[in-house]
Amino acid sequence: MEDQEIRNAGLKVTAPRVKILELLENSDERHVSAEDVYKMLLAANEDIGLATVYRVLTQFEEAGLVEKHHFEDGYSVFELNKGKHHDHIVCITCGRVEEFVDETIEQRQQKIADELGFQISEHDLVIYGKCMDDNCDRKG
Amino acid sequence: MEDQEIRNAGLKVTAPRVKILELLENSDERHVSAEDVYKMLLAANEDIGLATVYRVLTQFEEAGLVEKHHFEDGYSVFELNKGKHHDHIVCITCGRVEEFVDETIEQRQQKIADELGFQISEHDLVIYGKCMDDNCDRKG
DNA sequence: CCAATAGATGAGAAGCTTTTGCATTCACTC
DNA sequence: GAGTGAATGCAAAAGCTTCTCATCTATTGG
Ligand SMILES: [Mn+2]
Ligand SMILES: [Mn+2]
Ligand SMILES: [Zn+2]
Ligand SMILES: [Zn+2]
Repeated sequence: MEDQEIRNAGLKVTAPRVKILELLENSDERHVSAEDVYKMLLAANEDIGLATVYRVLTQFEEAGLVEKHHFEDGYSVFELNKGKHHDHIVCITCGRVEEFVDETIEQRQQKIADELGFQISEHDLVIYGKCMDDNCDRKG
Repeated sequence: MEDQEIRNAGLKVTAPRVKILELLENSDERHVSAEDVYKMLLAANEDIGLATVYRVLTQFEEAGLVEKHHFEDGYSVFELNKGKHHDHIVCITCGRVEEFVDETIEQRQQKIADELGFQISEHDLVIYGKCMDDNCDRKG
């Protein structure tokens, strides 16, 4: 299970790491902040410090288990790396996050980078807008 | 000159605001951080506090004189609003920033938002890569 | 199974960018 | 020119993230 993924990442199999990975795998929310993770751990009566949450998430990111994004809000959000690249659209009212992939956009970016003489290492595309979810206005 | 732009923004014409606006208009670097602006002011022997720089840039942004971006680095960068939307490609080695516009990408984003039921308010697309500038490796 | 050790952890301090509180100063109106 | 609400500088504080350090633990190999 999680143990092997952690070991493969060159990390010791410790309770915090296992719990955090489990949590990411089972959470309803794919996109969570370090604080979110910390609070979920508290709610689950796990005695894990916030510093450890940050450390572990960073290590997971370095190991490619997790991806980190900046949805302009002043903090980072993490999600399990599911192998295939995607971009995000975020509701400015309720915070809902949807994912999408658009091959045309990907190709165009490559073209632009070529023309400007850049070798792409990564990119961030986030669309912000208001969603039509039924309880959009009711959420935080 | 600048005075009128400031007045039109509903702000009093004060030395800090005029200096900052001049600086943004004359700087070689289009994309500058608050700290950059502050240092430039210091270099020009202007006695303006960093808090004021932040306040003024924020007011300029609210007035539409300036745009604020987050090139993932932990701080914000500002640029004079030149009216037409564009996206950015940033060199991860030397920090050079190039601008581009791609109608196809813009349209595709609209399509995606439509399909997912979002009304776009804005978007951020930043491509990161290594540039082929002659002194790319020599810069900070 | 145990001892040795490199690595991991929690708590709090510290770091960085950005914001805020407040006393003082200033721009604009009459 | 006086009056007033806005603007400023400084220092303090906030908010997120990282670091320090003393303590603890997973792993290894004897
Ligand atoms: Mn995602
Ligand atoms: Mn720009
Ligand atoms: Zn919504
Ligand atoms: Zn470069």
